[in-house]
Amino acid sequence: MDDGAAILHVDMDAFYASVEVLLDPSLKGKAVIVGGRGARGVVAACSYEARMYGVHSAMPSGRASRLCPHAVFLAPRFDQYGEFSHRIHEVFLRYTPLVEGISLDEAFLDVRGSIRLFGSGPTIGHAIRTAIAEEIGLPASVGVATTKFLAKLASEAAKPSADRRGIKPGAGVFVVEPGTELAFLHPLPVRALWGVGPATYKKLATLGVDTVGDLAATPLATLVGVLGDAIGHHLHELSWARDPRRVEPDRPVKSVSHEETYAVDLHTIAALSTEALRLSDGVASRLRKAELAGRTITVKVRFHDFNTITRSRTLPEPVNDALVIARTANELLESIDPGPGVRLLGVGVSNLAHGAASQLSLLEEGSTSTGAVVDRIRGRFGSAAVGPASLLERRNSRVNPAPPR
DNA sequence: TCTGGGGTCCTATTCCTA
DNA sequence: TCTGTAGGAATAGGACCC
Repeated sequence: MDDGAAILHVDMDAFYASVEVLLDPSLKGKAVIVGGRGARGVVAACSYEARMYGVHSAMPSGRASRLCPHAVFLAPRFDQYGEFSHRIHEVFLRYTPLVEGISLDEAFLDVRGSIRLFGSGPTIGHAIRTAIAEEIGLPASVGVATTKFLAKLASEAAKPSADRRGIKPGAGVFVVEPGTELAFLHPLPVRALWGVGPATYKKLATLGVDTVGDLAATPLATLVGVLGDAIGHHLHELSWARDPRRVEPDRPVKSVSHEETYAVDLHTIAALSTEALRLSDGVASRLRKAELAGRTITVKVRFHDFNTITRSRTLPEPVNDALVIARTANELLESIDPGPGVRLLGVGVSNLAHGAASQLSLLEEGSTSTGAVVDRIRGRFGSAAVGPASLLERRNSRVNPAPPR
């Protein structure tokens, strides 16, 4: 059965910035940069007007404001973006139940089963793009192909572009027709492939590989020798447009973490300990909201010189209580020396299981504040209503502070 | 010009147990 | 009991993605 190109990749254009413009139309046509403002902040998203000046996401905010001094800087409002993301998702579901969300602003759709009802893959791609624009008011680009990674590359090809000379509108929908995959793929730079970052690119460059075509012409054994078994095979397959990955609608969450970069380095165990409790509290309440609990607690420490270490411990039972997570985190932190300065601290929980956590450790501690009670109080009186006592009276100077309510 | 935050996956090593 | 080994789980780090 040949369904033609029927895997879609939908990617919102400059998503966070576009939402901000939609919520405040006076921003339309302006250079809008969404991201952390402080000395250690970075750009999370920016409008095409800002991209004309060379600004792009992940760029340090300081550099962005030097490149584009007149830009409007905004703190991210993830709750808003999440709501729009949800509405966009509902549009997708009108066309197929096979929707795999990748992030707030992009998703894969398998529409092979919807062709009789709605028309070909490209037809559905156009319909979805139009629906998002007309019903929600946001711009999106759509790639249509026979495999996920080609659809992803196609949506990239459909996007607008911006440089000093101005903004060039994109095609909106780009289709890689069956039979034309290699002609589309092989001229592209290898860097465009999913999974080729700075480190892998450097290794490939030593082999003289610059385009996907070069990669395809490189013997598999050579690739495996340089990149390892998994990545070598994977990239070789992709270079020949072979990608067996299916669109998976319900991918389970594997870990939940919370980390923060501080505007000023932390130098004492006491400071780390207080922060670990706060981060653990955030992770714990998210776990409970998702009805998850996990056995492995990981702390992440980034020192002033950017050297980063992790330390983890696996508990006998899954937990989702802030005090238990924090206690474990603090035990892990005992072995590290914050003297030289810690710029980032993170707490994560993995090895997740669904359902209620064991309350054993809590009861053993004789604690009276269970997570469920904390959640109920917060549900009624707000998130600041209750929390660990040692966090009271404490306002940290963070790089990306939460926006005011 | 210094590098966010939230994730996933892969690899190497170590440790424990059969 | 000693030794070797095979395999799984835990641990740490790194690369990559948006």
